[in-house]
Amino acid sequence: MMPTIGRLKTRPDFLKVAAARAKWVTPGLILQARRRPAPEPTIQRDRPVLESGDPEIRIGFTVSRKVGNAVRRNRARRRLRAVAQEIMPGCGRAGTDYVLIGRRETLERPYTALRDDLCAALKRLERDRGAGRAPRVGRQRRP
RNA sequence: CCAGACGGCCGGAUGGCCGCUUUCGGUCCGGGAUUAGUCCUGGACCGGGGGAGGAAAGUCCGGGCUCCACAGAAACACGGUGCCGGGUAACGCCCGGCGGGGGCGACCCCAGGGAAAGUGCCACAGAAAGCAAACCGCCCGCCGACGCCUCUAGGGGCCCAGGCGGGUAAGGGUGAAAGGGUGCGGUAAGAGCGCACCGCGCGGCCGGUAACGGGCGCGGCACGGCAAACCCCACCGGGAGCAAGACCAAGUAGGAACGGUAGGCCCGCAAGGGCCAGGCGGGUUUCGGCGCCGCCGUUCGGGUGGGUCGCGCGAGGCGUUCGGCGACGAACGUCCCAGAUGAAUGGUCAUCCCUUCGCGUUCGCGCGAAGGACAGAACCCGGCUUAUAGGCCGUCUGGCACU
Repeated sequence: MMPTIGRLKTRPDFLKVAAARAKWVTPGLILQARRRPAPEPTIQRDRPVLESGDPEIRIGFTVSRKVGNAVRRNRARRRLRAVAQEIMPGCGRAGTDYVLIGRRETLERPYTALRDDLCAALKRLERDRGAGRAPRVGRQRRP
């Protein structure tokens, strides 16, 4: 079942994702992720929530002033949105909040490379969690 | 053809695939109200339409709109503007003139009211910087060391360093600026002392709506500059801003505590009510008028991730005609043209276009690579300022060549 795509819109949401400390840096973008807890805050503790229970993927975009003026920031956000729209329905994990952070390289990087960056970052974060290790901050060498 | 001046315009094009937002129509699925008919409202899909700029920018002026009860009057304070006439809703904007300056020219530039209302300042240099003075010098008078000449001894004469008194402002020198400039006359030397021209001032005349210009007469020159020093004059300006503001929902709340201060009259058994005084009301005071009510001060607390409206028919765009040198105005016709809110208006690929470079060339061009600016609406208009690759059009000026 294809998960639905939503948007992160408020500052507290972004702060929660950043606090999860699951982050991967690629040349074209930075990806942060956070599993959402079960919608019902009942006593059922850290038991893994089934994907079918909460099928929504939510994505937020952050492009700071460091990237450039308003036109450049708009363009970076739009490229990230296009990449996410193409990749996330297939590769993203349902019930997760993602934040994509634009970099200066987001503007210049070829589209296919940007797509590969997102796939690699998703796989890496998935493997970290799947291996049971604590989510950690990593950096990929530039190809 | 080259160089230049001014004005106007464009701001890559087409297509495929995948999206966003808004609106209209349809289908389907919900929610609410209602006896029902029906109405309100949310979502998905399909189809159609709209979807960034000339500066959207800086937020520097002017307005609309909203709230401050009204935005009233006068004075003061503060701020702004500053040649004249016009345009405009208005402006510090625009147009046309005037004056001054620059350019061979087309044209360009100018913070351009008042310095005989007052105060202040004028560094350095210089004798002297604003009220008349005089450092060097020039000239006149008197005295006159030394020297020279002369004489019969006392003496006389000449020359002159210097001193005293007076005249002068031409020359030197300083400066951004030294009490008009140039020339001729004049004089002991000089000086508007006299004259001519220029400048300046005053008066009236003519032209012009005016700024101002022209010429005439008079005056011998007084009145230096700085107002982007204070200031004076004229005119303009109430304040805050769409996070304005309105409604709905939620909400401990109709905030709390402490201190100070709460007058008089009337109705009423009382609770309470009314009037006057008092206090508060976004520069100050006074007046008019209105609203609110215990008032004032200190401390503490709540809220700041809600929704809808405001929100786009407007000083609106385009076209034609008419008026005007022009800014602009009028009439008629026609069009509806972005409304987001972690913030849409795009992502990607291909082809074409333009520029640069390299290679090839049959000089027509072909192939390859790189690049295509400044920049994103946030309530809306009118301006200004700043940024901007490349390109197009028109008018004009100065050269060169040809006829």
